[in-house]
Amino acid sequence: MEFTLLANDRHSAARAGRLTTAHGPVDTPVFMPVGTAGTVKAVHARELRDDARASIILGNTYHLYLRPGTGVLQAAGGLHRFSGWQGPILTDSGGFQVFSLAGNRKITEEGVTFRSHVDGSKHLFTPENVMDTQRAIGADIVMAFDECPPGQSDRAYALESLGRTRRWLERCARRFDATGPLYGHEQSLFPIVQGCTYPDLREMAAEHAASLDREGYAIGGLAVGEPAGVMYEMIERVNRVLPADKPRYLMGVGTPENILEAIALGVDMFDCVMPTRNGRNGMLFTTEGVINIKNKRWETDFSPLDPALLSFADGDYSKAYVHHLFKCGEILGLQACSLHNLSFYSWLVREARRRVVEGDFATWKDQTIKRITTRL
RNA sequence: GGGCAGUUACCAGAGUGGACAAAUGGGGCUGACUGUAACUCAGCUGGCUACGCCUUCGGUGGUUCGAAUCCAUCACUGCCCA
Repeated sequence: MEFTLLANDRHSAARAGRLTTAHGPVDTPVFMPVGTAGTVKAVHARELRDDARASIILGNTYHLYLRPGTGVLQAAGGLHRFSGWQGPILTDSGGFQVFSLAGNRKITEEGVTFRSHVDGSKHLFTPENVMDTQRAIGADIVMAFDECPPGQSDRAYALESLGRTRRWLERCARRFDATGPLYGHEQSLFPIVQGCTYPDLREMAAEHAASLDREGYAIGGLAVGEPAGVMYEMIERVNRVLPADKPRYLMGVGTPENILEAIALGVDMFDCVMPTRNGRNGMLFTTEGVINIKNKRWETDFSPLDPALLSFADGDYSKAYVHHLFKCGEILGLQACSLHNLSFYSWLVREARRRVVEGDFATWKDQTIKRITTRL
């Protein structure tokens, strides 16, 4: 996997780059739609590619391990062939899921035992078996197995957790390097920088991750309840330490505003459930502002969802029509809003990239945030 | 013409003397959602000069300290018999 930097913004740490994977190129900054269980909910692979213009999507080790299981995935020839999505895929390690499942889990040095949300059965995730599972899934980018501690963790716990994440990372790297891809295409392992909201712990974690010399790095454990300003500070601290010539991935973030601010701080990759989940719940991000399509005021607004965007959902469907679909509980409403929001997120990062290249990113960013965060 | 049952908030439908502005569903309105156990969750849904007050349970008139609940009567609806 290669990462090429094409432009750096003069007034911020923003940059434009290109990541080349075995399944195709990814222009950065990039937003990666989340396809937890091997599908971006309510969106066809073809729509993802042609309408949402997604260049890479996420899968989740935790969910795919439980269903369909590595046996089926291996028999299918990996997740790409199984799902029909032929572009790049990144899989989350399941670290976040294991820790977001309240109770039912026990952390030891070896790994984490937990109960399946599907049937209550007991399982153990270790850095080693999580690497093996991600080999079986066959993602282009696989994530290290980390501990994602609660946002308000005290310093003592944050430090203890960070030590464990560090040792797990080293075990992930050893296992990953000792094994090879199962389907003939190259895979890359990204470490995850934790450290809660303690700047020195964040820096320490970033230094350790950087020392492993991998092909890209992730920042995890943010947007978990801390103020946005604190999150930005952590990102800035970490990005000062991470190597400039490798992609930086901010995990699970976030709102359109979060993404633009993080791009300004030098982040290249994002993922978030927000466009799809909020879309299914009727919240639309548009180039003019945020709308709740369920609100009565859209009942007779026959203008397109967002004429400035490119997917068929943006131009072919009116607000009134999608409002109607939601009122009736029609599946198409969920599809239209999911696709529309992905189209918006895709536009957002593509436009950011273009502005970095053209040199007016900073002013564009501030104007855009103001406009797109307006509540319509 | 006779008999029986019924009339409760936007709809359906509980409640059959005080704890009732009235259960529960649905609908409606408004929020929330950040590495997806999420087509989910939360609040509101008679009015107001709101930790209290005012007007409601088909209409009217009674009984009672007190009525959506009991009585009388009128109106309307449904089913059955002519």
